[in-house]
Amino acid sequence: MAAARAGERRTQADRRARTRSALLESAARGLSAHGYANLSLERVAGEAGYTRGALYHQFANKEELAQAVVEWVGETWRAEVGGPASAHEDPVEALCALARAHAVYCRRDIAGVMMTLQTEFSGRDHPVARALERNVRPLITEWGGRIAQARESGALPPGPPPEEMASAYFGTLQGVTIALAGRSPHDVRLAEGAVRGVLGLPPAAPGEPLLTPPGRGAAP
Amino acid sequence: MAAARAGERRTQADRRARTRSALLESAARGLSAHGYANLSLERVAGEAGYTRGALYHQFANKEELAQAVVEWVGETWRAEVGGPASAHEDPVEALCALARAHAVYCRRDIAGVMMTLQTEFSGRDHPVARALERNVRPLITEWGGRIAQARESGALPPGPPPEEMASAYFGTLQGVTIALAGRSPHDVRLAEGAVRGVLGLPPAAPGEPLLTPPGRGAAP
DNA sequence: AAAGTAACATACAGACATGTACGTATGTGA
DNA sequence: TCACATACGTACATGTCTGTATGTTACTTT
Repeated sequence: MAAARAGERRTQADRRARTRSALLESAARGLSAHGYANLSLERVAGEAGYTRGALYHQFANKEELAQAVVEWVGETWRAEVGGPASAHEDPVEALCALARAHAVYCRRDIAGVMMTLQTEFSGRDHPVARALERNVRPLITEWGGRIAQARESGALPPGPPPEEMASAYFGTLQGVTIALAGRSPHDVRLAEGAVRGVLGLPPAAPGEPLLTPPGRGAAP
Repeated sequence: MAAARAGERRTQADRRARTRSALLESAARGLSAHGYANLSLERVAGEAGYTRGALYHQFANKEELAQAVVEWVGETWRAEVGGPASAHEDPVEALCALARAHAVYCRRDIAGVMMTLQTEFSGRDHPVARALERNVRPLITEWGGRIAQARESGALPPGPPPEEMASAYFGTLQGVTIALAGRSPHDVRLAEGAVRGVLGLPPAAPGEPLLTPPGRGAAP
């Protein structure tokens, strides 16, 4: 919210990095709340404590800013959700751990970025749409593969093609977590329940662990 | 797409009604695809075969057009999805029937309207946001009530407050159906699976009926 | 410490969309 | 058939946003 404190003498690179991340975070909040078209760069810069001049010094244009936000959110998601979940060997346990970690991840206000942009750019030919595709497509193939793997072992019942099922899986996950908006202690359990449902699994036993054992819950 | 055929002599009221519904349908498609902010009234009118003059003769402004679309979509949804599902006496069967009917309803391209507008206007004070609230709020209370009812009878396990659970239910439902984008034969089964999951129910038996018995599948 | 460069602010031009005023055509009632 | 109302098209005024050009402040280098 506040700009750089006056009086502290810092290096240029540090200065640049700080304002860049402040602008990115502000833009992420803005995109999550208002979408791309309604995103005013003046408000983005203002809420970060700068003006549009600073923004245009760091990013070539609005498109590039949005792409940078997508990449940034994608990286934090992979670090906090995708990576830890992938570490599970058992594919079913990995899919459930992913859902739980995603629910925790969505407790922040950045959560809506991907969903908002996806609905806004679905079916359009736009650089931001391609940035989304680059970040989402690998997930569909990776987790579609784990779904196929789980089916072969009999851990999952048969169903639609694995990639279609993966799409449904992520859609469901986004749907629950956005509806709950990260409020509550219930978000984790409900997210896991929903994805177990699409996958065709029975409800989890009530006494199961709530947080993914190998990964950390949420590291800022 | 095409405007009124020349040569046919029709009444004024008929003429008005036809262009109004053409504009509404075009606006619904536009909202579903591009959202509110990106919706160009010139394109809306153009795709309906008219100009902005006709649009402004029927609707006071962009806001009123969007509100009319929300009401229109809400009515068709209640007629094709909400009403038939409510007819089921058993609350659990009603909840599952709702999910199946919603999946069928979402096979049209109008499906994204509510979702798009909800994400675009969430947490904002705007006439369109209030129109959405008027159409969505009653659903939360009605189906929250059925959830509470099902819990009392032991048909549903305990969980978060009924209205929170209803929010999660609808969020999940929107998530799956939008991810599948009506492509399918699987959409119906996956939608039911997802909502059974959030509610804490086991998977449906494989031989169960796929379409809601009392309601019709999809009547235009 | 002074010159030079990077970070940021301010001022301006162009594009685009909404809303309005007004003109034209088509249907309606006496 | 003639006066009138309604449906629709066209032209313009206004505001807002992006993107660029230029000025000012903070840091770095010699």
